[in-house]
This record gives sequence, structure tokens and C-alpha cells, in this order.
Amino acid sequence: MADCWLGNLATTASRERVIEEMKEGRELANQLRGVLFGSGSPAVDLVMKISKSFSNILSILNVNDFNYEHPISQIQAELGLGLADSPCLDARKSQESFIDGDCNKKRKTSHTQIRKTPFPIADGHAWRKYGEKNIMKAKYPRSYYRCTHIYDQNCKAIKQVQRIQEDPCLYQTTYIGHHTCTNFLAPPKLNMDCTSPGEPASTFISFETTNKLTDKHELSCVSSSPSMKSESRLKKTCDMDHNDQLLSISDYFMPPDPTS
DNA sequence: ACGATTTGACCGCG
DNA sequence: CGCGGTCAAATCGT
Repeated sequence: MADCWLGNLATTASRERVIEEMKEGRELANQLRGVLFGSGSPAVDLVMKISKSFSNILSILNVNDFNYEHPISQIQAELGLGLADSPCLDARKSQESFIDGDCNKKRKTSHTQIRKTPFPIADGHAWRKYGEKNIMKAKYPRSYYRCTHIYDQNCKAIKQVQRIQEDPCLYQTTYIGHHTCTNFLAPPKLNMDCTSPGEPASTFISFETTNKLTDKHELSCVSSSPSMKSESRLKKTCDMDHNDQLLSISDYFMPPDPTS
């Protein structure tokens, strides 16, 4: 991915891009470290080194990153939680800054959050793609995803992923609604196969990266949960009441819905 | 065979 | 009526 702008470091704009990308990489590395924290995985060290490398590069670029604070400590402060409470959740909450708003015409009552990342990013939930649409005046199509547990747990969370036209290295993900499913992540395993160049598959839990120099990059989370039955069948059979849901990852991951 | 993705058709809001 | 969002049959992958 980086090579799409590394050749233009001479310009201020490109330099800014480099810095932003580096910060993003460091942020993601910290996130991954949080995810791996407590799992006893040797990958933690590796991730810490990656994070440190990003910091070193930023230092070389003379970036005075005084505002940077380790995301996990931020979360602890925000949530009043210790890491032991839920490292995975903590890490994910820190992932990016959120932009709140109601930008979806057809779901004005739903709380939406927009995030921009260097690739379609994992958020710890299993998503299933249900549509793709070319948007007027947009160079890239928009992909539509909904929670895999829409029928078996009545989870109404959906998201839209679209590559940003002005900045093809970035993807904008719009989250609409909250997860009510209880499909927590198992401690993810690091998967560096880097083999799948495809658009984000919809059901992920273990982390895997795709960094071939293609149009499509992703850090995704592959669901290890059992597959669902066909939607049409579940529509008929899964009208269960789930009022006793546990707090889902997204309840940590996303700011509280002001409407609820 | 089963589940996920693709993609054209359809729906509904503005 | 146009556009974005969703549906669902067809297709693909394992």
C-alpha cells in the first residue's frame, strides 16, 4: 500500500500522508497488542516491535507527536477498566477516532459512526455482505454488510465500506446501529498468510492481514463461530427473545447511542 | 451439500 | 423520478 505515495515524499501533502499512515500503523499495532494481551502469545513482542518501528519512523520524520498517548491507557481512563477486564474490547475501542452523525438517509433514527482506515478493518464481529452498489459520483462501489447474527440473535448492526475517492489508500467504514449479538471474539490468532487479496470476507475472527499490493487491503477478523443456516430458514425459526443479552463488544467499541 | 458472495431487480425516501 | 439501500436468485468456494 505504502508505495502509492512513498515516491512523492517531496511534497508537504505527501509527507503529511506518510505521517498519518505511520500513526495509523502504530495505532493498529497497539490495538493488536491489546488484542493479544494476556493470551501469552509470542506475537505480542512482535507487535510491540512493529509499534516501536512506527514510532521510530515518526521520530525520523521529526514528528512531534506530543499528543500521542498509548491507546490502552486512554481506554482504561475512559472506561475505568483495568486491562484484565477485557483487553480485546479495550484495544478495539481505541482503534480510531469516531465521527458521529446521522448520515444515512434511510436510517435516520440509527446512530452512525464513520471511520477511515488504510484498509477495511476488523472490528471483532462477524459480518456478512449483502450487497454492493455503485454510488453516483463515486469512483468506487459501496459494500453493504450486516451482522451474521441478524437472524439467530436479532442483531441489527450493519456497516458500509467504501473506498475513498480522493484518497484511494483509505477506506471509509460507516457503522449503523449497535451489535446486540453475544458472539464475542475468542482470543485471536495471528495469521500472516497474506494470501487473500479479495474484498473483505464477511465472517472473520482470527486476525489476518492482506498486504499484497493490490487494490484491496485488509486486517480482518475471521469468525470461528459455527456457520449460520440459510437466512431464509432462520427468518422462520429464530424469533427468539434476547432481552437477556450480555454486553457485546460493540457496546465497548462504540460510544453509547445517545438515543438509547 | 452448505454457507458466503455476487449482482440485477426491486423498494422507498426525498 | 433518481438514487441509495435491500432483497434474493444465481453462482462460487470449500
